Amino acid sequence: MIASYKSADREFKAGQDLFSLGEPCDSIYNLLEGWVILYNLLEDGRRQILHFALPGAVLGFHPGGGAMMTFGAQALTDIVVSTIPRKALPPIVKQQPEFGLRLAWLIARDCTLAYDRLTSIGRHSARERVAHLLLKLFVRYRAQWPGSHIEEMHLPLTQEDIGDATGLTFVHVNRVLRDLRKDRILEFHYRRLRILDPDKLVDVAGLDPQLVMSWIR
Amino acid sequence: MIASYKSADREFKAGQDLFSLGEPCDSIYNLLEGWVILYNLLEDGRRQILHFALPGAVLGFHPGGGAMMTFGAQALTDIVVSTIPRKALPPIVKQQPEFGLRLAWLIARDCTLAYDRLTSIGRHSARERVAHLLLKLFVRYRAQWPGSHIEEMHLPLTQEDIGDATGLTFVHVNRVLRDLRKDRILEFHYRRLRILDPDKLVDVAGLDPQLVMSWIR
DNA sequence: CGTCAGTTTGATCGTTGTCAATCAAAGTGG
DNA sequence: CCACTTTGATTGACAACGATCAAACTGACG
Repeated sequence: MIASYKSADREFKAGQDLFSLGEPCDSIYNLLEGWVILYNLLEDGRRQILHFALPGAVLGFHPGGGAMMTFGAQALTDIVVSTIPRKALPPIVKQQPEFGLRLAWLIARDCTLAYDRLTSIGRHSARERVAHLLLKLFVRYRAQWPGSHIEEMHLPLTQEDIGDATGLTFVHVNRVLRDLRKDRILEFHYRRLRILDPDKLVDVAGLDPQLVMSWIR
Repeated sequence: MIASYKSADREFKAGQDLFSLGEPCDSIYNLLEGWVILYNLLEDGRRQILHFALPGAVLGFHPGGGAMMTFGAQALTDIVVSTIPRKALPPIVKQQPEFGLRLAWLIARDCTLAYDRLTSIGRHSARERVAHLLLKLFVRYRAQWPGSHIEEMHLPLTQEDIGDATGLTFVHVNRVLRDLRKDRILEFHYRRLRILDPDKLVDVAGLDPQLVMSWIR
């Protein structure tokens, strides 16, 4: 487990940045507790959320040695991370060769998630995008407590966050959420998400029910 | 170098799939020559291009051990790849620990590119998206021949491909290309891209000129 | 010469963005 | 405990960007 290599634990308050655009970033982080977003800011203030990181994620590895980060990372909740200095990686890998492969695998998983979102934003309607995002977050969250059958969760997001993740405005996100509520598919009020009709949600999200079932195991 | 671990070279003709959605994919590929796209297909036939892979890229590593691929890979030109069986990875890594780290780094680079495209598709106008895509492809292509100063290249894409990569319809891509031509920024006709005004292009793409310069080195 | 893939243009429609106003909830300091 | 502020949610009117539909055109290739 990557956790066993931790050199120093650190805590961040909700809203704090782990690193920002243009910073060098000499450490990588292993998220132990809480939610983190990776995001990009445009000059005019608009924002694109790139990734929602949950416990177990590795953050800050991305760019090549010593280069600047091309995106920022912000704690969405209070979080706990363990840090590994970039320089410590080669010795760790030398001692524990599987570490490198595991790291590659974790990043590949993030990459696959990014490809998913790309498809969602590029080719789906607003309704599909919002449904897809919420469903995926719900499934990933629930995967942390295997066997649980709760269809309700605390999602530490505003409607603006959902918009920034799906490439929509918060105004339109609000309309989409109203419609999904009207259709009795899900409710999202004040950071509480409740799935009313999982099957319909999977359908609206444009996902294969069998595929979704395979994630839940 | 990853190339030194190749076990067997293989060639594909333009249009052939290296692997498709839902296949197991027991090998990873190192692209030696040519262009490859990673793409996703929707039920209704629409397509999202996720990534353009150039020589040096690693393909097919993405999903976890033995799982199905969630996207396909298609040769855009005739290509040459070297294949490495998935099972060969642990022994390779044991013998050459840096290999794992280098693999992780390559995938992290793909991930960063995906994040770029996410921002582009999620928050930019059609004009910006097309400009961004063409500029990035041009820069990545030229990075293969350092020192070159040609502002023209063979881009093996149709306008439909550009649309599928940027989340637009080919009709609208056509209109955007017409405008870019009218503004004497670039020309793209029958798979030939010519940059007329690099500075304006960087501007339209919404990128930092200094950042772009740093890529060219 | 005919066919086919890809490009080009026009007309029209609709989804989503923009602008603006109101409302609800939560926090703050007197 | 109550003004006051702030952040986030909600709704309506309107505009615009890009999609859709349809048709013609071009170049490549047999």
